[in-house]
Amino acid sequence: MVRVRFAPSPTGFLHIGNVRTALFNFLYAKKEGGKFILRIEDTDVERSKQEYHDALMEDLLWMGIRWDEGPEVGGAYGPYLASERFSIYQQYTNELIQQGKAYHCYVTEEEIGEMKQLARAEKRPPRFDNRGRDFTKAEIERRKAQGIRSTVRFKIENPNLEIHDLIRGKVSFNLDEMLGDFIILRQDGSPTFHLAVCVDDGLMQVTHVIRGEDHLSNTPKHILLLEAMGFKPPQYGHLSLIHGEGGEPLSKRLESVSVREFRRRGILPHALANYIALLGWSPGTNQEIFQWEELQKAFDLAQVNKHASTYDSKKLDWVNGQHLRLLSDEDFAKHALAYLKEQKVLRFDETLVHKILPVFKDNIERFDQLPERLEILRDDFAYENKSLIQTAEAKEAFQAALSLLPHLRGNGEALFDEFVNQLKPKVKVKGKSLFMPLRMALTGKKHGPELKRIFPVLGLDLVKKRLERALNA
RNA sequence: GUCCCCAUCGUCUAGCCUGGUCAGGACAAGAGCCUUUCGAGCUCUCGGCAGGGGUUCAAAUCCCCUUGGGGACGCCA
Repeated sequence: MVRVRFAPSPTGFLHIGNVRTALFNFLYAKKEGGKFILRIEDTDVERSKQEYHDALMEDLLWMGIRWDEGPEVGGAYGPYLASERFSIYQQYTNELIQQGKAYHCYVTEEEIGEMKQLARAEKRPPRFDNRGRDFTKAEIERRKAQGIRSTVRFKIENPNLEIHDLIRGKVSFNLDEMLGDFIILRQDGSPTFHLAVCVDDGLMQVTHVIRGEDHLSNTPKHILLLEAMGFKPPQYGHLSLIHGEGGEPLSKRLESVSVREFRRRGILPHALANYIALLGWSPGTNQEIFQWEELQKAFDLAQVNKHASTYDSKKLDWVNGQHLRLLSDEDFAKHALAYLKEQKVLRFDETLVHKILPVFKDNIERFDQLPERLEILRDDFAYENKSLIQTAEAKEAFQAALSLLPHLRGNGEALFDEFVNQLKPKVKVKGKSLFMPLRMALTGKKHGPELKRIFPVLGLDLVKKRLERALNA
């Protein structure tokens, strides 16, 4: 049984990079019929915030990424918050110490700082030199007396390690050069990320770890730690990183690529997922637009590529537009209305808005373009070009239109056809010089959706009001 | 600095493993068609194997070097 997990730390909002990791884990679990676990890695009590914790779950759910085990839903391997598992980490640490695989280390931060500076100056790798291993009893007593408190370090004994990465293939490390004994328990007794992640992955029987490439060089640590604690290490796959539009690496501070920002801009969750999946993964065919269920079937870890990619908002917008067009009129209206309400930008009668919304379906790429378009519902809109409706010909046309309004019987788009057919013989102007003034009188804008679609939605009463208003403008 | 990863149009990518099809698609850009408007849609154009060495009859594909980019080197995750 495949068991994967997404283990974010609640220290910022989810952005395109994090959420892709979550998505790939989720998709992989779905594809393999496995379980997707959400685990909150809040070992850094200082920086972890409840606000981020809540936000991250909300964002995941909004995306359609649901976890089989984790906070709220529970599961057989809980608790799923690292902060509630401190005693477990303590227990594993004690065992490692008893077995001589870890030790209390009384080296101070100042000493380590000096050591690394020196190493750098001498062009040696700045790794911990394991000096804490060999302190005599007397030395330790002396340091304790000075008030120095110990950390617990895990002993690195292996000079080399080779892993088989699910995405990168064979990767070998020269541990002698890069890795010294590392801290698993801080002075204050709290676990470091390395300890927590290994104990949790081990205990939760995680089979595949799909994470960002920034963890690639942590992998030897994790494998060694896992093995020392008697766990069989999972298989690892490291996803290359995503860069922002300017080519800069993504950080937690980049609000412009946060899930919340996309939501605010009116991107459909499944369109976002579709776009993000395409960043680093390809189906191997020319298909680019995937419905949510389709994506779950098509995803394949073997087709994930190794190189970093750059986020492109234009393509995201395009993907979103494609998803909008795939929606039925009713679904489009439903989603759009929900968006307008959620973002608190619904300024007109809900029934009327609901009726007119489908008119824009083929026109927009994002929902945040809607409020501006909906301005045509405003009765006191300003005319984008007033001179268009002030000519004698225009006024004559409006008069004629008004006079035939009461005789119209049609419905839907046929209503407009009927209107046009009756209007044409009564006026001198035709073509553009008839329709532009009409559009201006009815919507206040030079451009917009087709009049035959707007006309029936406005209804004869509103059309009448607007023609009368144009006449007096 | 040390270790590790990566490298195809401006961007996302297919092709690479198992050398041989004008290096294919998409976004963007430009042009046109269509639509009595804009957009959407349709058609076309522009544009790329980072560089250098090998191996081979043949290299985007295999090997090496260089260059460039990224990551790690935390009592952050």
